[in-house]
Amino acid sequence: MAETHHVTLADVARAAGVNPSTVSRVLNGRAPVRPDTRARIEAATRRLRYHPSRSARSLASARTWTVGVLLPDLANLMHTEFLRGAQRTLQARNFSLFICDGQLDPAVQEAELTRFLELRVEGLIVTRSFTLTGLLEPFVEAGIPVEPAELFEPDEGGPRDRRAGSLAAFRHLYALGHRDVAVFVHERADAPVRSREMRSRLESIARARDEHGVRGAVHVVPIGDPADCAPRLRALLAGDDAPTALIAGNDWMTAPLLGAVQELGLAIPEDVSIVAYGDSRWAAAYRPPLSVIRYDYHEEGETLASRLLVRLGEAADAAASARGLVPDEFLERGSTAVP
Amino acid sequence: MAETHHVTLADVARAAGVNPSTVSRVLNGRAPVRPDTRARIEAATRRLRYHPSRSARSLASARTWTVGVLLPDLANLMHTEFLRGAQRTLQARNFSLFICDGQLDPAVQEAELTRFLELRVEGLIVTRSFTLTGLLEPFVEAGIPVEPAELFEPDEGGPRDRRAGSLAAFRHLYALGHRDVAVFVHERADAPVRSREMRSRLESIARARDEHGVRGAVHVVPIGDPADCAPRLRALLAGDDAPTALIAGNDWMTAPLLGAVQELGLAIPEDVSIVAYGDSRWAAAYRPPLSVIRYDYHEEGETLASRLLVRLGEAADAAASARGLVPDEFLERGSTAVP
DNA sequence: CTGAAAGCGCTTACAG
DNA sequence: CTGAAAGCGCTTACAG
Repeated sequence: MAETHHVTLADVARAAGVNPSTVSRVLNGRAPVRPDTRARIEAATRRLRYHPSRSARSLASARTWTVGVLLPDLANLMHTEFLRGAQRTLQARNFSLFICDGQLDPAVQEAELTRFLELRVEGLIVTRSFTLTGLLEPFVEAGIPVEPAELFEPDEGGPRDRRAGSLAAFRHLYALGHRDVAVFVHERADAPVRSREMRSRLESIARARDEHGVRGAVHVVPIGDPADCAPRLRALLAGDDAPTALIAGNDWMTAPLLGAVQELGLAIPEDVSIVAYGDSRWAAAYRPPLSVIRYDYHEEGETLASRLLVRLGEAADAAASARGLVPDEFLERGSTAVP
Repeated sequence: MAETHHVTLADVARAAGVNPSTVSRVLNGRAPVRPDTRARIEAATRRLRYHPSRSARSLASARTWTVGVLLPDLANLMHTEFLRGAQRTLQARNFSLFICDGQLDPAVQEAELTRFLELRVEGLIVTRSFTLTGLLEPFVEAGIPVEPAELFEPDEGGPRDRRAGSLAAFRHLYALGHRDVAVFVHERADAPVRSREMRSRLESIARARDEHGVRGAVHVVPIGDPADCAPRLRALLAGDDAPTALIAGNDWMTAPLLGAVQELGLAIPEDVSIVAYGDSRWAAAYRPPLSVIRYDYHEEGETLASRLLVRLGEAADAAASARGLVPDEFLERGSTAVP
């Protein structure tokens, strides 16, 4: 590689005619330093364009002021929202983030977690952590707090209750007169379709069905490859109990499902009603505007970050417990109608 | 913070009954080591779950094996594509990435660039770099190669020619019979609307107009806030030379523009033709499917990464020069029609 | 208020 | 093939 030259703290000390430790003190704003020596040092810092080495700093201080965030899929707009929520909260407390794009690939995610370990992140925020249990052990062992998203506890009415939205959506559909519905879920190599989250979603369906005395079918359609979506849908519509309403089981599923509906030339909501998962500018600008199950990912990011800060001893407990209940909700727009 | 415990190389050495330097050697696969001592060391490494400290490693070796990527807006799917292209190429050569979300905010971007400097990235990949010229100087001075995207040289037929797509799009529109068109561009705090890229896009329009002998208006509509989109469009349609075709000037603009069209209750393509910028699953699944100017961001990411590797002395020149010409293209789908 | 010294966890010549 | 030593650029008690 081309030789890079980096100014060191010693350079600054020499230029300012002081001892390196004094430079360190003004850098860290610690201890009293005489105004004029401080000024001299700051001038030298600027003049030499000095940028302290993070490596040296964290090696010496045993702190990295860094948190790792593992996102299963950066191309998912909901995850970006989540990330920004976390970033906002953490940066306010002087932490910076290492962001990792999981690319929906467990191997990639494993490699990145190892990198986080080597980078000595002080905390970790992960989503879909149920798929990573084994990989998170080293963090726990090393005493690094891990804050997992989407690990809600429906039975205990946990803080991240994600049933409200589905429940409202299905009540809405059954009230409209739908009988047979299909939920398209993302079946990933790294996750069982019947995750806890999914299971609770299905419970919501069951509850709404009972309430409306409906006996229709609930098709659960696992999709690995977006291209499978159209054929699966076609088969479903040709079979018994053909669904009149199609639900995206999670945020990844929305676009592929819409693509399939498009490919089959179905009108929305005349031929089929659609409930999307995850609100975004695209969902609102779609034609017709999509009825969605909306979840505040930004807030979830902030919440997890706050909890992490508490566990790191960098924030009072109150801040985190003030947050907590982030239910999802159903937004009716134009894609759902009487079958 | 809760105390974290990290295993050190010395711990491994002790456990394996060898000198630390020997452990270092097997870690780095350097120098000959006797198979049985290697085995003993590897066993100890695994048993203790040793993960070398990146800080210590890069401090001692003066290498970080790290490249910074500054994306103006992580919520932009095109940028994610770009990122993955770069990541793929760089990881193949043992580099890892520090990803930064610019959040469309110059202040954020400046802060992150400073962090990259402290992190001692060995290279930098940025997009929209024309807005950052001042901020990139420290990198250049330090001898850190910077690879800028979207800094094409239209006059010289440079490697990243982005005129072909616009030209094709406008020829298409004028051939259909459109006379007055409007280009919606993202006016950002950190960038002049008339960027080099935009200027060349306007040149494409002029050329297509001349070819078709059209004398109609070309409205250029700078939008800062998505909410401004609908009122601006309404005014435009009520005024003289009302456009019959609306073009998104860049990838950020597409969704806001569609939202505005939706809000005004305009039919696509009956009332207005739409040309979107940037292809994605959403664009293809839209109703009607959107005619788009498509650009291969993944390839662009790979190209920039390859060039960077050459400059870092980590790849032969041939690899990078084999790449280069990545023109954009126009994809006609259902959102453009006779006015 | 400032300096001198030891040490953080590695790598890398240099001996042997 | 392996060990002992110095050093990377900082921070942090400890003196003064």
